[in-house]
Amino acid sequence: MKEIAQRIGVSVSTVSLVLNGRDEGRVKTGVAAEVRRTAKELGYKSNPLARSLRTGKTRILGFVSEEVATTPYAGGIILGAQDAASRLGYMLLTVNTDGRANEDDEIATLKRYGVDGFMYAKMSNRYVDVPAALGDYPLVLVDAIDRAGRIPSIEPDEFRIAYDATMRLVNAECERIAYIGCSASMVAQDGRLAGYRRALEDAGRTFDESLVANVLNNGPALRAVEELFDRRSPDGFFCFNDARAWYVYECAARRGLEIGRDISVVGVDNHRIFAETLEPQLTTVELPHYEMGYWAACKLVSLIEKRDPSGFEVPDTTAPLPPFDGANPAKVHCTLIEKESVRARR
Amino acid sequence: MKEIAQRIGVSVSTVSLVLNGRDEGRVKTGVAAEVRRTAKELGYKSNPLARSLRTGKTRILGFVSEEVATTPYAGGIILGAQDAASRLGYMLLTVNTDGRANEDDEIATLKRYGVDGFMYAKMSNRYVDVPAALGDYPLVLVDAIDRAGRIPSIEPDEFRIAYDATMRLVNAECERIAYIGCSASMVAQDGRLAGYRRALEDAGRTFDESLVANVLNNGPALRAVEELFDRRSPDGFFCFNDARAWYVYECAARRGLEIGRDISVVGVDNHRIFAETLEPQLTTVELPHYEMGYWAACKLVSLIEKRDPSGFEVPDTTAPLPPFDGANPAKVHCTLIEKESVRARR
DNA sequence: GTGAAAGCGCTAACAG
DNA sequence: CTGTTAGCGCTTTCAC
Repeated sequence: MKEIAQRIGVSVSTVSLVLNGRDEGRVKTGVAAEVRRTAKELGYKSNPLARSLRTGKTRILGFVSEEVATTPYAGGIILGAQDAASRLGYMLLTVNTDGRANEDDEIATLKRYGVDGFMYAKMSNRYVDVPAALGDYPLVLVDAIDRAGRIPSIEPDEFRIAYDATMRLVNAECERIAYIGCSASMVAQDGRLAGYRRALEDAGRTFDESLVANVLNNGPALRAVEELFDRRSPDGFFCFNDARAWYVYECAARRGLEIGRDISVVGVDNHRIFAETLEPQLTTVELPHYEMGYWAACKLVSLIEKRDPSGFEVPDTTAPLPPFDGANPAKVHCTLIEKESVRARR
Repeated sequence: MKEIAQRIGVSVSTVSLVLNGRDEGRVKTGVAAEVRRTAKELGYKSNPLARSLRTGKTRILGFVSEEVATTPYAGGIILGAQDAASRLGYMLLTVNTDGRANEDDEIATLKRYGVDGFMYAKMSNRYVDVPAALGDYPLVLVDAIDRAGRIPSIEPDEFRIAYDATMRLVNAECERIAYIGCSASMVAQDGRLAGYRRALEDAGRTFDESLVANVLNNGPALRAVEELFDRRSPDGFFCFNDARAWYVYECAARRGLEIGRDISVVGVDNHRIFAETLEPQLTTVELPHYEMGYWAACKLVSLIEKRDPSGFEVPDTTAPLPPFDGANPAKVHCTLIEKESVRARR
């Protein structure tokens, strides 16, 4: 800045004004133009550190999450958050906490680096008590809801995931539509069971408990699905995730049933790789990790800058970004990706 | 700092000296102790921004990678790098680049934030041309090797992965050990095929091309494995990854063969979830993503501080961290995790 | 041993 | 409209 100022014989303050777009009606347009020109000429890049030191704002967002790596989900969320941050001129500083132990430490570190606000993501266990350390900062929760319901948060629309998937099977004229759920207690499980049930009712059918198998994994899961096959011979399956869809594929193979013809399967695509591996490929509902991350970062910036986020640039994603209308939690409506595991739609 | 100084009637310079551990023989030990005490009392935390502005060092490491989220691998690497950075008093600033487009932009942004060095990770396509923009910074490559061979880098020991897995099958007295590889050209594929071959030779067997099936995914992959079953009836399988192991499980199910008794299977665990889903659980070699990230961050810090990294604290990981002895690329020797898919070791 | 002073690059209040 | 000045929190000579 000093150099620019010297070159064209103005003061650094003027340069600062111009380069920050605060020159409207304060700096002669001629001078302003010249400043901008020389800035570009010299390849001037502002030093965010120095600026932050002065302004107290760093344009850095803290992203706190546990087990960033151990779940396949996290990556997508971070990616989305990063993209949004980048477009809005922010950076993302990510820390991961192993359970409770170092959480407060990590948050303290982020604070020392001067982050302007926090995103707090807990993978899958969704009702959280927000750490007190975050209380006095702008904050958005991702795939988590605080018990008090006061903090902006975003989550997948679990109900509609199941509703759409089940309706897809109804439309494929499946007679006995099973739900392969999760026997661990989770928000996702509850929402999806409800969506499954409602879709059946809307289709004029009655919910039948004996078509539901809530399972975990490995042998016991496989046997439970086997048992469901034998007992009820379902011809349609909505699966809690792709891992559970695999049990259906396995049972079908053993019975000589052809998927996409004899039985139809829709799953939620948690792990990606399954959809690529299974034959025939699995019709899935994509979980909106990227979208949640993107939304959360936008929301957080709007909080920090006290600015209306509805004007923010929106990415081109499979699931539409939910509106920033204050509804809390915001729910992302996910997209169903057609593959060959379901009979052609009527 | 000002406050501390005032409280005990010294100058900020003295406080700075003490708090940075540069007081040896320069500040009276009594004063030093008092400074430290009041610092703790006041809960003083240094402001990294201000320090960086002065020193030109930020203690921030830039982590550049493409498609951070689209592969399941990235998370582990970042986690490892983050842990190491955290222990060494650094932060990680992560950016992801979509192919070539914004790579230079993202790197420029990191530079503006004053990162002290870079880690550059490319998932799976491993021979890279390092972006010129990184040329003048401390740099470490992760799971990638530069063509010139001059930049420190780390990768899994692909050869030994395959060697150990194959040897495990030899020890289980498998007669016809097949390799289900990857038909796309990759460093990993070459290394593993070589390791498989060598293990067989060391066991006094001859490599037999007709026991190798290089496949991609879905139907074609499944049919290729079917064909291998029918043609050669292998009783041992080393699989390029867990997705490919699934084709073996599928074929076995269709033939009524029991895994862990009639046939034995070892796979590389790329996607984690498979090992949890398959029954019986898959014996895997874990890819050392965490370890690679950890090693790379340590190496980078040692470069930045021109300091010997061998004293760095080492994490408790399944695979041992390779030495910092200058061998390039460093190779991580991975660990085989026993599950039920292989007959008990003799 | 310790303190005064300069300065990292930038912004903001105020004076002109 | 523009320049002067002060200062963000810290480190680092250099003089005492």
